[in-house]
Amino acid sequence: MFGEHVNIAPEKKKQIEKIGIFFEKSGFSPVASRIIGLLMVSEPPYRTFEEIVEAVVASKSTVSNSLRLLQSEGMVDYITFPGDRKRYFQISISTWIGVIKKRLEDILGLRQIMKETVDMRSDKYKDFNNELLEMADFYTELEVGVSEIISNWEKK
Amino acid sequence: MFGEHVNIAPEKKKQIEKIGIFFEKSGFSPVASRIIGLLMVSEPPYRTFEEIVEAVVASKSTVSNSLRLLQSEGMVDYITFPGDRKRYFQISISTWIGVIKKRLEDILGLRQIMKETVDMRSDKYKDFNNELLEMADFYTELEVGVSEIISNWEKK
DNA sequence: AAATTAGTTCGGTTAATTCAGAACCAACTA
DNA sequence: TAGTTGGTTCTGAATTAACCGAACTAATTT
Repeated sequence: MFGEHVNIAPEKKKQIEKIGIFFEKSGFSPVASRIIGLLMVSEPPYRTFEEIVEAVVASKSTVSNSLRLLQSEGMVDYITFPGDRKRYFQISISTWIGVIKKRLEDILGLRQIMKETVDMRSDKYKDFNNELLEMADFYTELEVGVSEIISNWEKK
Repeated sequence: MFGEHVNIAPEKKKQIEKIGIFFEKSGFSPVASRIIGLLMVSEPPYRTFEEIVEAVVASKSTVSNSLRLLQSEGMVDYITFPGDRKRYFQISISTWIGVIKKRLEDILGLRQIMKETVDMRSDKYKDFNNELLEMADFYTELEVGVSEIISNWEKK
């Protein structure tokens, strides 16, 4: 087959960069972040390896490694079509909620750490201990609230 | 005055590293993260610049820059004592909730980006658009729930 | 006024991350 | 079976981030 060309509208290119910056801030590499962006704005919402290489302007190796990472994190997966060897990569909405969950859990992990820390401290500086405990309580409330929201959502 | 020595119990040192790793994962540098750890386990819960330098085993410049960063983020502040030129740095529990708030808001910022993205898309791939919208809705619910929890907490 | 203390600021070094190129492999095609 | 396609893996180069040392400043002490 001959090489089709991906043509992305300028405002979509901008959006890819915007989405990219968001995900860079949350720890993904620039190229991985742009891939997420591309797959979000893309019509159709799935793209071949080649198309991704072209659209994000990176080398095959970088795209390959980035896709591997994104798949392992559950952000991206791929579909195939009969009689077509290519993989069509797409963002994986179904597992996305798990990604959010993990990120929230990471934040909330501080609760446990704080409790441990207070246990280690003497009662010499009670005010500070109480402040730490209060913060831990706040985290507990957050955790309860958030997991309620998530489980409600999952019932749908 | 002559140099007192900070002596930190081994299990507290371990806890400093543990807290450190947590904050590294959320984007702070290793030294900045360890400073947070130190100030959490420390008795008293405030430390001088010198003590911090010694305890985290880093150079004055690194500690100075890290403290500046931590103060600008609202994680750390300092108190002073009359007749004492030193600053006593401590973690700033009162502004901590603002820090959490900001981090959650950062996560939830994706909601807006997703809505924009859907607006950009044609109605050619409705399933995908709907999935994006559903995710945005989930983010909305999270946002509502979380801000409720925070405002309840702030009433205390 | 000289010395000390409590930090800050400025360059340079080192380490880690990100990426590209080339060689490679496995599946399919002529 | 030789060539092409759709990727992967490895090595090294370039970029970026983290850190240190030294020189500096401003306040205090001698």
